[in-house]
Amino acid sequence: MKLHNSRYLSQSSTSDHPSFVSDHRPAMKEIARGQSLVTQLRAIVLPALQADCRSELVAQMFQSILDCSSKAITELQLHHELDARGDGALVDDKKRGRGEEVTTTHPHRQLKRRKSDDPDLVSLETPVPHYDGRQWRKYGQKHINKTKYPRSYYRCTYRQDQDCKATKTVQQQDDSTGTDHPLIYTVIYHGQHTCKDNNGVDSGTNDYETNTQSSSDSRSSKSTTCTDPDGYGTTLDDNKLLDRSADLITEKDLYEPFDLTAFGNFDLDSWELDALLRFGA
DNA sequence: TGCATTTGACCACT
DNA sequence: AGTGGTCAAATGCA
Repeated sequence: MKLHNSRYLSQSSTSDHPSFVSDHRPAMKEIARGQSLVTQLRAIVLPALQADCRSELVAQMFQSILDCSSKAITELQLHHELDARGDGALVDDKKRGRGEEVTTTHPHRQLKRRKSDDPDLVSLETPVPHYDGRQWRKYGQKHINKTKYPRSYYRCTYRQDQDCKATKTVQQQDDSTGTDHPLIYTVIYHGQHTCKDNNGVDSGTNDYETNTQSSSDSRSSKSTTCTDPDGYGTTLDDNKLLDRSADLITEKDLYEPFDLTAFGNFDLDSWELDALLRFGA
């Protein structure tokens, strides 16, 4: 899974940006690549440790690794932005000022094209686009120009209830055929989750429970979305998808939630590491 | 019947 | 004018 942020994306995709005092992108790219590998490894290891007393510890270790790399990226990003600041900031402000005053003839409609410099934009590439532990509802699908597969649009299930503005788009990459290589999806998150789950707990801290529940209910009122190999979004309740994936991973394995933010920060003490090693990995 | 998804249309942005 | 994001009616499913 490759993590990016909006500025990183926009800068890497355009050539008109002024040169940087120092370019942290290679380092960020490598860290992101490490995150991708760890996430994929976690998707393999954790299901195998189900009902094992070590599973929680292993999950926390994985999360600690991901937290470390996320912080590293954040730090690099901070320096990156400071270096790039100057006329770029002025341009951003101008754009922002223009973008704010969106007037529409239909007051109920809020059709506003996203800007590439959205500060809350996070992009990642992952074979498991639905493993973010959040609850999403699909609200659209569109074929994007020069892409083989359609892009699916999701918004937070709690958008209406709690006015959560988080959205995401999922698109299968053109070169991921699914025959020799795992399907790779580009997932782009927009906005921050401001919602809490039904228990009144921040959903980001209780994703494991909520997601497990939604995947077991045949038709729960809230569901976590995933994307099938054809790029058409379905829900975790979709048994057809389960059938198609059954030869690779078991149902429970496939839908085990892996939210990067699902576990709180966890500082591994040495005894815990020793215990894990003693148990044998 | 209620909820989630699908899909064509609308509209902002480039 | 083309593209992409969102809306909302239609549709499907349990």
